[in-house]
Amino acid sequence: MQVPDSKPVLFFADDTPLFYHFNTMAKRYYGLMDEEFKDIDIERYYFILSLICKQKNIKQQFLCNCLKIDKASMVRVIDYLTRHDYIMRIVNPDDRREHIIIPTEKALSALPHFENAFRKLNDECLKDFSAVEKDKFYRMMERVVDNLSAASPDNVFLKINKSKIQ
Amino acid sequence: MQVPDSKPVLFFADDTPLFYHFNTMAKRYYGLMDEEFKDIDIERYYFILSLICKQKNIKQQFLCNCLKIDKASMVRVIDYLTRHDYIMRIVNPDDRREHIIIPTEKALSALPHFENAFRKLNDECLKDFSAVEKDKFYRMMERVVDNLSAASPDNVFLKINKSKIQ
DNA sequence: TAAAAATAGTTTGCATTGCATACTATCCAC
DNA sequence: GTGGATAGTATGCAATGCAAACTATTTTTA
Repeated sequence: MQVPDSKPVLFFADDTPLFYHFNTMAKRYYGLMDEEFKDIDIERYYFILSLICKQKNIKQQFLCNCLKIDKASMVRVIDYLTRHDYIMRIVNPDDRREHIIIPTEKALSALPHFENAFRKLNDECLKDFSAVEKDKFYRMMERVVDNLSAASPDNVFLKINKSKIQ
Repeated sequence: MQVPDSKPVLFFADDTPLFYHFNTMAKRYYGLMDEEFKDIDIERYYFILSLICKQKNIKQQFLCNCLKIDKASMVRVIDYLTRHDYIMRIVNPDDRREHIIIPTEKALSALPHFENAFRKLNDECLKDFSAVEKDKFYRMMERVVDNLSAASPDNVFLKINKSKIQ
């Protein structure tokens, strides 16, 4: 019985969902990120934490919107980062429903390390890209995101993960 | 207290991990895919199924390799698709350890619908791209995948999902 | 050739996540 | 002031990644 064993040729066909390529890139980047942050005392949420550091004070709901993460999961993230002494919650005196997330000193001093790691990984990703190509790639990704958002504005919080395997 | 409320400007900075963009595109595409397949009696694994249909007979291990899915999860996928009468398992007589996955008639007749849906979604993604731009985008993605694979060949099955939130 | 190692797939268990729902506290509009 | 909206929390379920143990085979090797 003949069984294919090598890479199928049809993977970059026009009837291969782009989802597959986006997901492949994301998974592989993720693996590298994991190696890159071995020596940090948290195992996850590096990018969220860097956002929190850069914004200085940021609301939970806003993080959910930016990252398309539901608020229940976000609570768990915030709990985790708080437990590891990277952030603090403060009730917003102007609107006591809101919690402002602020980075601790520990987080702020780790930020440069995070940014360097991200830059290094990005460079790895695009190592043979010229400056012009890099720029083009970024713009194209922006357009894709715009196109996908326009196609279904509600999509943003639609069932995103019944299953991630496709 | 001043709290930022709109889209932060730093999202396309060079110290924003490309992971974020890959993930955003994947999540949004996923949402659309979900809508597109509303009328199918399976809720997941459309792309895996289309691969199985196109390859005609394919080994489980090969699917794992292509899609970077661990074999335990793949068993669940195969179980699901078998239960819904889209595929069958056959022991390979040439190597009785292996299971060959073959599509049923039901799957083969659904395939065109799948391919059309993928093409439609891809068109949506790239709707304002010229043919040349599309081609460039595909090639760039290929290069990114190559770069990431070269950076860490073991990455393929490295802890991919301690957490997908970043 | 018999024993050991490798491979394909299955099963099970745990942690994380997405998502839905219900809940509390607070704010806003009327 | 009441009702509805909003921010966040708590909880439960299903899907997933991953590890480990397991069976059944095949391949290696001593």
